[in-house]
Amino acid sequence: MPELPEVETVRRSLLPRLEGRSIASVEVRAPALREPLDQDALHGLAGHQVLGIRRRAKYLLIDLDTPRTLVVHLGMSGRFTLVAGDAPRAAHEHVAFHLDDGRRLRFVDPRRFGQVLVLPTDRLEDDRHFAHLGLEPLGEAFDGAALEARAAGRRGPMKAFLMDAKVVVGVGNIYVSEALWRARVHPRRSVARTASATWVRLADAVRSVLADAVAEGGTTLNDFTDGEGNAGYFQVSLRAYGREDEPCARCETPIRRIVQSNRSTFYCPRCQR
DNA sequence: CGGTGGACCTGCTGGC
DNA sequence: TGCCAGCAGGTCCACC
Repeated sequence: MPELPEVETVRRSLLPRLEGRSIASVEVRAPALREPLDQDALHGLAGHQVLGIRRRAKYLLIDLDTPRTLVVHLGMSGRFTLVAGDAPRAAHEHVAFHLDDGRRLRFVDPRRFGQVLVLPTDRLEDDRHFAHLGLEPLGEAFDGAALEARAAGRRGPMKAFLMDAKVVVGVGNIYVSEALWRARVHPRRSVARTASATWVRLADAVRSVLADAVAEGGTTLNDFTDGEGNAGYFQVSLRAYGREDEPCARCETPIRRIVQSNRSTFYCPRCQR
């Protein structure tokens, strides 16, 4: 479900509702997600107040009035939403934070690829989850030259390169197809020997597609919602992903689906080279 | 070191 | 109707 725009959408929707709220109690109902849940650390957040919410890559960082940060990753199927305190417990509701205003912030994740961690705030960058992450695509340091520099000496297809979180974070399987479509670059184009002008187009495309998707509240293909349960709208703007056999919006050639690294890729065989 | 392919987990859909 | 294969938005790790 969640790539950078969806995670940012959750962040923006939760921030005004959570800022200043305190966690009254925490329920942990599963022993593990991708990793074992640290029950003691999670229960230890009770009594603390939310100071802010940041995002790094696809991680939500919830800062509290304690030297620890609550870190949430939605994986493939995670949802992090506010509900009424007495709302019935959802299937796969693995962690629930009861707030001082009576509402409940819950983490639901059927596939359990997500993460709920408690980490020391002043050492987040050194934590193994963050230490090797690449550039933020909406940050100032991200541009064609930065991509080109990171591509030096590398090989392999462009799709895999743009999805490599050690290069640039936040770009998942939907938005990589969209960015390649915008940049008119074939997903199998080799990273090696790519011209500077192409890197500039790619960086611009990554940035613009992510920014546009954030502005539309993310992509709701199935069941993604923000922290208040609202669906996103960017799915109507998708030009490649999920559009196999539909005409390309530029040249009307049918969009093609291929498989790379066991994941679907969608592209226009005529205008992406 | 870098690239590739499989593993992790559950649920839904479409074809037979 | 029932069953099964295939697919799904992410990340990590073993293996070349």
